[in-house]
Order: sequence, then C-alpha cells, then structure tokens
Amino acid sequence: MDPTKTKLSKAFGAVLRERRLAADLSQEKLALDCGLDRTYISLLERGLRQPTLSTLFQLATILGVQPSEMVVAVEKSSTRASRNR
Amino acid sequence: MDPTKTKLSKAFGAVLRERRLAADLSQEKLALDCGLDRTYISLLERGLRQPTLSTLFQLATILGVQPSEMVVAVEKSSTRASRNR
DNA sequence: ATTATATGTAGACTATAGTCCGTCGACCCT
DNA sequence: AGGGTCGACGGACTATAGTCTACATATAAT
Repeated sequence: MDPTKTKLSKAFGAVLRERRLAADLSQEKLALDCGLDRTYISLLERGLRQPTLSTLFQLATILGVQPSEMVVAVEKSSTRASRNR
Repeated sequence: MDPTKTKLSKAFGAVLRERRLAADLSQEKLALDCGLDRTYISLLERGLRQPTLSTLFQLATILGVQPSEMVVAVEKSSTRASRNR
C-alpha cells in the first residue's frame, strides 16, 4: 500500500482520538451518534482505515468541530513528519 | 443514498472543478499528476463520487492548495445550502 | 468473584472508491 | 475533410470503506 496513505491514516486516527477524548465520548457513543459502526471508529483511530469526505463531516459534526479544523490538524502532523525526514 | 452525501459530493465536485480550472489543468493532466484516473476526476467533479482523505490530499497537492482550504470551501457551500432551506 | 464499561480484533459480508478499457460529441484547429 | 484536445459516459473490474456479529482483554468498580 501507498506509505503516504498510511501516514495520513495514522495522522487522522490520532486527531480523531484526540478530539473524541476531548469531547469525552466513548468510541461506541461517537459511532452511534454518527450513524457509524463502533469497530470502524476503532479502525480509524488506529490508522487502519481512512474516511471519505462524508465520514469526515459526520464525525466532525458530532465532535462539534469544523471538518476543516480536523484536516488542518492532519496537515500539521504531516508537515511535522516531513520535516523530520 | 444519503442525501447529505449527495450534497457534499456535489459541493466538493464544484470546488474541485473551480480549483482545477484556476490551475489551468485538464482533467487528464490533473489525473496523471495525481496518479488517479481521468474518468474518476470526471465522476468527482460531477458529484457522483466522493474522495477519501488521501485522495483529497493528492488532489490538493497537485492543485497547489491546502487540503483544508478545499474543505473550507465545501463547508461554505454546505452552510449556504442549509441557510437556503 | 462478578458486573459493567471501554476497546482491540477477527471474519464474512455489502457498498462504493478508484482503475482501465472504450466510444461518443463538442470545439478548435489548418 | 480531416486531426487534436477535452470532457461525458458506459461496462467490467479490483481495492477498500464501512457494517455486523462475536469473542477477548483491561480496568474499575461493588
């Protein structure tokens, strides 16, 4: 698989987990509120899956943040990662 | 299908086309540079498909914009759409 | 000890993201 | 009349997003 994809997935997973904990939600509660599956949230947070645009929007809505805000956070960790090369 | 998904796809398609034209690229050139398929760019622009996070990042990179910037543009048209309800 | 909540993980499944082949029509050339 | 570029579109395909069921483990209660 494309390694950039992996990096992105991991970065997104970290951001997602961070925001979910900040919102004080369990994976299950977040999943229910988003209309997604509990196990899928787990996969996302571990960077084993990557969301589509609509999934991103669903998650952000429930987490009470702007989707773009989460993307910015992902960009930042990618930038940091490439600076560490 | 989820109608929100359709709205998002259309909004994203419009943003993509706008940025592609601004960068003065054909669908084919953009596809080649992104490592995507020409016909898929066409589907995206017509709102018949929605990108994953990594696809978004690939596109934005070639278009010379921040991925989050494109997401912000999508957010704006969604906001406008919901205000018109 | 046991009950409850939170998460990881596996396997089988469906839906769709994304590819690759091709054809067509519109438009601009000269 | 041709040739080139561009984009819409179809069909068949592969990869993966996302679901669902189930079991295992960890922790923190009581």
